Amino acid sequence: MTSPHRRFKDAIYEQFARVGKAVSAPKRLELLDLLCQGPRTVEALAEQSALSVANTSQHLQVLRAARLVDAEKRGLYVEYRLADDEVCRFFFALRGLAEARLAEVDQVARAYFEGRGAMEAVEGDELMRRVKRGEVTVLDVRPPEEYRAGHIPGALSIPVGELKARLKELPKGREVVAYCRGPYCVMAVEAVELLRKKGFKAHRMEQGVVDWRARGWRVDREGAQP
Amino acid sequence: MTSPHRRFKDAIYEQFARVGKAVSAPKRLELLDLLCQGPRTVEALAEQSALSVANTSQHLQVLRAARLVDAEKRGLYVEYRLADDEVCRFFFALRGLAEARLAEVDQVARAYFEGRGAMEAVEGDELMRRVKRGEVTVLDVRPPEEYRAGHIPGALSIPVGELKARLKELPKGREVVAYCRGPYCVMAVEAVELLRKKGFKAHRMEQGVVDWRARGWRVDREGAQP
DNA sequence: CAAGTATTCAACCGTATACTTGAACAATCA
DNA sequence: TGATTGTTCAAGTATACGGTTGAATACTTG
Repeated sequence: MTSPHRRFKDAIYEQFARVGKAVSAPKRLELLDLLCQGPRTVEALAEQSALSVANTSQHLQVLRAARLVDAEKRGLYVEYRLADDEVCRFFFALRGLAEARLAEVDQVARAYFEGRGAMEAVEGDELMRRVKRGEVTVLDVRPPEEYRAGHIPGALSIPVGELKARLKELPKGREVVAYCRGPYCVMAVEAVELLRKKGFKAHRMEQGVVDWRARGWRVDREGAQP
Repeated sequence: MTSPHRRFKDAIYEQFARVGKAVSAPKRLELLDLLCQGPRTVEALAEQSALSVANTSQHLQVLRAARLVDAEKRGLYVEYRLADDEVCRFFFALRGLAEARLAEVDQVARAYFEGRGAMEAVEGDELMRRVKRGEVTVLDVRPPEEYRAGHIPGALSIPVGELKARLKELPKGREVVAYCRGPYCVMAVEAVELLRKKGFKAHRMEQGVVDWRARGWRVDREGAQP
């Protein structure tokens, strides 16, 4: 005994909820965050999100059912990517809303970052100024593929895993600012911890390449590594 | 055997997912949509969303747990409102993403609107021009409280339920453009159906007051009804 | 103070969802 | 062709969620 009006509304909001459902699981949000950085294979996503491959595949299909991501077969791998830049902006809006309204986000972040020695984040424009003046070494600690796909101009690429062995590549006595994928990526944290232990003056930059680009600043592709 | 990094990430994305979970149920989205219009009591929300009061209360508490809405006791009633304008913008972003990427939204809307006689929606700025030229009568068919809280300048207030009895208030022979709460509110559809049956030249405007204001256009409060 | 009203709480049921495991299905490479 | 690798499918389980119903809690009003 439902009116056509009611049926219409129910149908419409049910459609809207498809997007909502897609972003209602923590792991799917993590996958979306990774995909905001760039296209990835299922395997890569599984590893970076600490999920089983099968589970990752399932989550990706939920995201695909909501049309938030697209899949394309590339040789032996299936590459997933955001269906649209709008999706990334939507994810950022959700993240921003959570940061602004949920005190718990701040608490969790604070507990983690403070636990590892006052790593106050360097503001992006502050860093920019210092980079331009040549005052600091900017260090990109992400995997080299990601560096190649786009990095902050002038940044040096040393994956966090290789950092210990490649410390000599860093100009001694110069302040280092490390960045990775974004505010909740922990590779830069690890890097800074190591660098400080080794006697470097090191800071972490919150912004990743995506945030950097979102501010309208220049991003370099490929090479240019001294 | 999970690393602190992993625990941190899990904790962070779990927080983000609180917002996602809040918008993963169709009925909660409908409640959010209503609250974007303005504050409402539990009872009013229950009626307008065709939910039981108890169920509405539960959904509202989920929204409140995600800090998307606030509640305030006002006399005998509890009034719920959006916690922040940012929440409304977020809802609009979600809606826009669904409209843009889910073909089904368009299908559902088309099926409903076409079923009731080609009610092509009038574009907001087109209407604006015609209103300013005095070519059309703008009709606000929402409940009078909502009209009082904010309406399109020059609009006449006749709730859809009273329209049949108050047809004589409308200038005869003049085109009527009806609006209500937004693109998926059906009161204006009902009104246009009735008006056409009675021989009026009538159209529906998709935009509600919130969309109108979002475009930066003027909104009137209180009175001014002839 | 008692009666009435608005809202929330608590218990319950059916369904949906996240994750695991093991097998099936491509596409590549030897 | 057969072996290997990457991805998806299918079945099973524990948990979470939406919705219902009926009682409990707060507040106003007579």
